[in-house]
Parts: sequence; C-alpha cells; structure tokens
Amino acid sequence: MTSAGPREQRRSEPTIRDVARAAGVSKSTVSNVIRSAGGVAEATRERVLAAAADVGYRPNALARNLVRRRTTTVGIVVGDLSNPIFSELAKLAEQRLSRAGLATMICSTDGSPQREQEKLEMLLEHRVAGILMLQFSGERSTLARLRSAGTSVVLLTQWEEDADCVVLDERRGAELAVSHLVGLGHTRIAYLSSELVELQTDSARLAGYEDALRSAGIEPDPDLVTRLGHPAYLRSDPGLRSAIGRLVSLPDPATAVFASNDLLAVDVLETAEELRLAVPRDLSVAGFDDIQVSGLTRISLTTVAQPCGELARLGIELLLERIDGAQGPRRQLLLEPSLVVRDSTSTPLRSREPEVADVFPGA
Amino acid sequence: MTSAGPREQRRSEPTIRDVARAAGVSKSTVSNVIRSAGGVAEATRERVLAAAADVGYRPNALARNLVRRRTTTVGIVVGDLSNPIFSELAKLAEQRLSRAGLATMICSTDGSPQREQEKLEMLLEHRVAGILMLQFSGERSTLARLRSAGTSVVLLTQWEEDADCVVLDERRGAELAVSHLVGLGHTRIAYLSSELVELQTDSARLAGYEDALRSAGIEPDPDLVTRLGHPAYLRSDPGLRSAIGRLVSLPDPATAVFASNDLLAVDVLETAEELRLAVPRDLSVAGFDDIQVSGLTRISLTTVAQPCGELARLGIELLLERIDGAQGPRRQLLLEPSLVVRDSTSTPLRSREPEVADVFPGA
DNA sequence: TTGAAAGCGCTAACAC
DNA sequence: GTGTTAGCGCTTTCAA
Repeated sequence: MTSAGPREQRRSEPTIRDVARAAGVSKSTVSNVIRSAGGVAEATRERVLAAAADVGYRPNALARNLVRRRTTTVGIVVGDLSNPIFSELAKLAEQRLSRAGLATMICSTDGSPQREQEKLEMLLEHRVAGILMLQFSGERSTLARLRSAGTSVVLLTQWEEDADCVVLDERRGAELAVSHLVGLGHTRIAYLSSELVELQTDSARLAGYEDALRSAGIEPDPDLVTRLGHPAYLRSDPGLRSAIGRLVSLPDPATAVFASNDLLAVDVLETAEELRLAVPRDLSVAGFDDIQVSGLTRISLTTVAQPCGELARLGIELLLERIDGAQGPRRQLLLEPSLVVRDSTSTPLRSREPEVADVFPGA
Repeated sequence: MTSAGPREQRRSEPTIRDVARAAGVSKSTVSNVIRSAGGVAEATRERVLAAAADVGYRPNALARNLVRRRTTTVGIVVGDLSNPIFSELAKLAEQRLSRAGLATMICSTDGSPQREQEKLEMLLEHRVAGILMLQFSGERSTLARLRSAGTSVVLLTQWEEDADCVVLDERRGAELAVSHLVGLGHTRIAYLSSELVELQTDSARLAGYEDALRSAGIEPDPDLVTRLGHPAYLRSDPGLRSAIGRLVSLPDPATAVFASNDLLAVDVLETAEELRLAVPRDLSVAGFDDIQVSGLTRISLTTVAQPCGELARLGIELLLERIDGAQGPRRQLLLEPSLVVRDSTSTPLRSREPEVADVFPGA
C-alpha cells in the first residue's frame, strides 16, 4: 500500500457516463442494458456489460430512485428488537422483502411515541415505498399523515380499524388460555400485563380474559388485574415480585396467572421461584406469544402461539399489493390463535388436596 | 371520505420549488432555511418556514443525498436476527446510529456467503456511508471491494486482521470457561460447536479451549471436539443428541462440555435432560455469549459474557470516526471477557464419589 | 441577504 | 437500435 499518497483523493465512483464513454455508446444505451430494458443489439449489450465491469460501474440507487420517483425500500418500525417475538417477525419480514427485491430500513422506537414519529418522518423523507409497523402508538393522526404522504402502511400484530393490518385474534387467544385454566378448575385467575404490550393489544387480551371468566360464570375481579410498568427483561423485578406476592396472599388468593406476553410470563416463573411458589403446583402460569424460550423443557410454558411465519407472510403480501397500487378497501386479516399446553399449568392445589379453609370457609 | 374520486390521481409531493413559490423567495433561500445554513433574514426565514408547513413540505432525502454525494445511511449486516446476541447488538447499534442522526438499513444473510455478497452490493448501490458487519464470511476480496467503493466498514464480533474491528478476546474467553471447568476437577471436557458460530470465531474459541487444557497439563483429545451443522434453535436436535450420547459413553467419557455459544449450550441442557443426564451432576455445561435466557434461574448457565453495550458503543464510535474521514491505520479493539459462573457447572461426579473404575484403572 | 445557474447520476420519452 | 433531451429535487458556487 505504498502507492497511494497520503490523504488519497477519493475519486468519485464511475457513473453511467463513464461506461458510455468506455463502450463508445450513449448514456441511454447503457441505461437500457443496465435496466435490461431490451431493444439493444446483443453485440452492443455485451460491449456495454464489458465496459461496465471494466470501469467497475455500480448503479446509483439514489439517482435511480430520484428520477423514478419511487424507491424499492421498505421501512420496518419495531418497538424493541430484543423482544424475540419482534426480532423474529422483523427477520421474517426482511427475508420476504429481500426476496421481492426490496431493501429494508429498520427503526426501533423503544415504545416511545415521540421516537415513533421521528422514525416515521425519517422513513418518509427517504421516500420509502411502504412501511410495516410492528409497533404503533395508536395515534390516529399518524395514519393520516402516512396516508397523505402516499406511502403504503401495514400494521402487523396491531389491530387498527382504520388501516390495513394482520393480527392474531388476541381476544380469542386470551380466551383460549383462560378457558384452559378454568377447565383445570381455577376460579381465581389473575391477569398480569406490562408495558411490553401495546395498550390496544392489552385491552383485547384483557377482554378475552374476561370473556372466558364470564362464560364460566365467574365474575372478573378487578383485584386480580394488574398492569405493570416496563419490567426488567427476563429478569426478576421488584414490582413483579410484590404484585405476585399480593395476588397469592389475597383473602381469596389467585391460583393461576395469565400473563399478557411470554416475556412477562417467564418473569413470573422466575419470580415464583424466588417466592418459593412451585409452578404449577402452587401457581399455574400461562403466557402469550410462544417465543422460543417458552418451548424449552426447563421453562415449558403454556401459551398462546403467535404464528410468526403466517403473520410475516400475510403482512408482506398485503404490503406488496398496496405498493403495487392495489386500491381496495382496508383489509383486516385476523388469524386464529392456538393454545400450546405445556407444564406450567395444572389443576389448582385446593381441588387436589382440600384444606381446612375449604371445610370452614371464612377461617 | 367521499370527496376523492375513484383512483385519485396521486399528486406528487410538494418540493422546494413549491415552498419557494408560496413564500415568494428563490429555491436557494428555501434550501438555506431548511438546512439551517444561516445567512437568511429572520423575517424571510419565518416566512419560508410558514410556507413549508403550509404546503406540507417534506425534504427529499434522495435528492439531497444525490447532490451531496453522500448519504446518512448506514448498513448493518447480520447473520441471524433471531439469535438474541445479534438482535441485541443490532438494536443497540441502531439506537446509537439514530442518535447520531443516521438511518439504518438492516440486512440478514442467514449465514450464506452469497446472500452476504448480494446484500453488500445492495448497500453499496444505496451508497451507504458505512457498514457494520455482525456477520462476515471472511472472504478477503469482499473487504477490498468495500474499500474500493469508499465505504467505511467495521466488523463487530468478528476478528479480521485487515479491517477495523471490535471483538471480544474470544480465545481468552474460551480459556476462562475451560479453566473454570478444569479448576472444578474436570479432565474430560468436550468442545461443541455449530454453524451458528462463524469459522473464524470458532477457531479462536477452540484455541482457547486447547490453551486451557494444555496449561493444565491435559492433552486435547480430538475425540472430544465436535462441530455440528446448524442445529434447531433452542430445541432438541437429533444430531446433538447423538453427539452428546457419544461423548458421555466414550471409554473415558466426557464429564463437561464447553459449547461455543449459548444457544447451543441451552440446546445441550435440553438434550441432556432427554438423555436423563442431570446437569451439572452428570455433565457440566458452559457456554459463550451470556444471552438473556442464560441468566434465568431455570437455565442458570455458566457462560462467557459478551459485553454487548461496549461492543456496540465502540463499534459505532469507530465507524462514525471513519465515516467522518479519520484516516489512521486499521484498528482492532479487543475487549476483555468475563466469566459468569452459574449453576450449570460443578465438580465432576467421579471426583465426588470414587468408583470402582478409579480403584482398578483400566477395568 | 438573496437569486440565478449548474449540476448530482439516472430514466424515459422522443427523435433519428 | 441508438442518441438526444429534458428533467427528478436538491445543494452550492457565484453574482447581484
């Protein structure tokens, strides 16, 4: 590396003009062969290709996109990439987009609506062809802004009346999980949620929880419903500990908890351990999402499965259609949830070994 | 929504010209205001800003980047976003880039060198200012290509003589883990790896493994070294089962395994369970990475910690310097590893309860 | 302090 | 088949 002088003048990269000159043709001819536009004599084509290789030509996507007035870039907005459910979805989406010849810009919002706005603005300035939102603050005006910018938007995992979206039937999913607990004999089932779950989604899951209870003739008890702040990830958390402590020492204690997502459910497992509560013996735990860890033998969490593959496939499919100009009415795709029963749920203790308290109620 | 006719003609978005017209100034003045270039009378400035808001102006990053001949976009190349270690790093990197005002394009390669080439090419066509590679096939010519394209590149987590990189001292990390096992009394320690780990990295970790053995006077036994194909993620896998089965039924069986990454180590935990091997009683297990799951009470894996925060911080710092034109020689930043000792490792069984075989060697 | 003009690298009519 | 031309929306001299 002795040749290049110090502070080497960085020559700008070869352009279509350089190729044209080298091949002895015009810019448009080069453009035609680069874009495989056809209408170019085979001999010329080869000459151009050779020249391009020769000068080390690499098309400039910026220039192309500018003049075409549309890009082949799609934005993915995600709340938190370290939540396995989102990294999985993001990965699958990127794969599909890539296969369709589109580039992906990923932005994370950390759940902050302000950051969400900023990231969206950035994507719009880059004139992305479409946006896939795995996280959405729910701000209605945001949707309007995106729409007026002419970008296609699909919400994944996030229900919204006024937008294209593909989601699991959250309410039904929660109902499935809670009905399972009821079926096992639980009557005191807590609902535990955290900021990891969007409010919109949280409400749906809570509704499903109540549905299940009511249809079993159990009146939902507000004392059993808790929404925590953002708890430490997969790590025991004081807020969670006191919440669970409270639930199990209620006059009529909870015997099961339905956590609104797996990350939280796993935290519950951890915390139960600390509190010397055996799962499922003393406490049944069910979650939502079916992230990879939940399937581990040592975790073995009963949970509602998110069909990530399906979600990503349908979401991207819909987005691509919209980008291609499909005009139809908004589409809401609702996927059927399924319950994966594992070892974290079982019959409640009291129905197995009647205690004094059962014989003398109120003791 | 009855106003817009069917198949509404999508007006193109307002440009700097529209703003200029609305404000009664020239394009350049608008440009000066937008870019906060100064040298504009306060009154004019406000008039322009008002006009911009009025027409709904949004700068076109493509045009800007084209004429400036550089973008504010950085590419992140990642192998597999569903490996928590990578999603974590990607997330942190994106955060830092975003804070520095840069947009992020994420590409995943699924570990395929060909896809890696394609993705890099795409990034170059988009004229990214820099590339952060969390995955690198190790192809030397790739580096040359990137360099000649004038892009700054930093490898994160991947050692490479001929490039800027920031990595953990892999060799030392492995040595730490294996020395810990040796210290517990193990002499038959297996090394288990999979395609989840890049060859380059794998070699370093293997070397550290051998270092530790040798400095304890133990000659590495090739019979104890296994590299598997890409195993199922966090899920038991037949290849792994037979590998472990073999290791523990060797004439002189393995009493511990050092897995070259946590995902694999957790798989080992699972598989051990299936094989009715108690960990750490029958088999000690150590990993590498310290992903979130490893810290769960129910997993409690002894492992070498990757300081993700540090890695991301230093990697982005270095990349930004290069993008800003820093010319110095290649820099290799080597971080010191640390071992997190948890419950998956302990004294080997035989040293606790001497068996007949120990009394009559060769029996 | 402001404006006119010359592109950035490319595409897409439209002539030849 | 191939070349000419007129921009895409913006930045950035350079004059005024």
